[in-house]
Amino acid sequence: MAEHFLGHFFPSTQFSSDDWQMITNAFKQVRYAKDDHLLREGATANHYWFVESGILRSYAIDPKGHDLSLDFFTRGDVAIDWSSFLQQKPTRENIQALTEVVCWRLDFATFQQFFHGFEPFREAGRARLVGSYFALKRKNVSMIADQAKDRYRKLMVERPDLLQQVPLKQLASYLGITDTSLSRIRKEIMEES
Amino acid sequence: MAEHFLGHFFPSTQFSSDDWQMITNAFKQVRYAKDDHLLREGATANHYWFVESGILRSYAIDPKGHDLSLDFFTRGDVAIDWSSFLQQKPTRENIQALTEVVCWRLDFATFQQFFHGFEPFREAGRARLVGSYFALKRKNVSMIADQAKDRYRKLMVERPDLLQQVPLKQLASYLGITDTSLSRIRKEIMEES
DNA sequence: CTTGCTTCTTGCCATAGGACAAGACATTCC
DNA sequence: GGAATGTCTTGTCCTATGGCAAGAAGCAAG
Repeated sequence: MAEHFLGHFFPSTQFSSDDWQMITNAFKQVRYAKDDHLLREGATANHYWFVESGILRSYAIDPKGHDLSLDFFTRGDVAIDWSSFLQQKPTRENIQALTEVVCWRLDFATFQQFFHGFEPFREAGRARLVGSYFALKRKNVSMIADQAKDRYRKLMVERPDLLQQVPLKQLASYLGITDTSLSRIRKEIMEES
Repeated sequence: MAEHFLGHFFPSTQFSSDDWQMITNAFKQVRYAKDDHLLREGATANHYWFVESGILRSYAIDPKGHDLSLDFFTRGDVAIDWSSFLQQKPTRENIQALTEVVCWRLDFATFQQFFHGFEPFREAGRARLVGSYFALKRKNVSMIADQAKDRYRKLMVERPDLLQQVPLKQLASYLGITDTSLSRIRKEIMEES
């Protein structure tokens, strides 16, 4: 039991053996091929996914038709649209596999049952949501206070795993710039060293 | 009971009369004068505040020393730093009264007790947090997809209450621009009509 | 009334980053 | 292999917004 992949996500020691069994059994391992969509705009998110391996991306299409990367998910992250999932309303986002991906999936009804039924599950879930909120807030401040080059530098430090595997165009929209500008920024950083 | 101001924040009908009594008694009415601080950078948020009247602002000082407005709170909002409050860690933000303010304050320990003890309280709290998260996400997308003038126009529609009472400089940093640019944008919008 | 202090506007110039188009590679598919 | 497609770079020019400084206009204090 203790070796279950979900042990990375929940403090299994805080559950009774039976409860832990019930929880791990409720998650279903699922695999996706590159470019598969886990969630599409307009649908109501009925699941979330703990990521075991691979890279996922959430994105939206803005009014001018541009593809905007909203977030990336890698091993240990939870791929989720919090608003759509928790409010059970249609999403404006898409979640897509950028590589082959292995996840553990939970549906909303079971999530609710665990959330209200198990205090440690609840605390863990709330902590995840607050963590996402905090990360988003930091990104917001960075968008206002930092120049594009600095934002890219931070990404190099904080998410080096993304740099090699995600197309520049998708990274660029995440940073709030065009792929052209990102290309130039990369060149400048190269020349500095 | 049903007339208590907190009826705006919680579905009182979902609590027993006794529970509702206990909850409303736990909130304490507090008043602040213009420019008072409710929370200062470095402290750990031990309360949150439901706003009955007045305007509050949260802000941070960026590495270059600039004052960045993060959010504004008016009647019906909850003034809170979610990360600091829920994770009980030091905040990077400040919360300040921009006018005279009347709020209802709750401390963390009592919040935790209610959160784990009352399912409707829990759902309401989670919904608030998700709402904040969603608003922040929309702001993020707007920062990337919209020009400054469009962001200001949206603010005019969505938060008209702020326009007259908040100094332009504080609105400008919220929009991610300088007060100079905001002044020009306002002029352009004036001339369009 | 006068002296400040803050807020808002305006002018001039500088610059980060965008738009568009073309080329250089790399990858996949037949 | 060759064609098609997608990714990344680069050049030229353009525009939104910033930086700085000087007025103007409101408000507060002596």
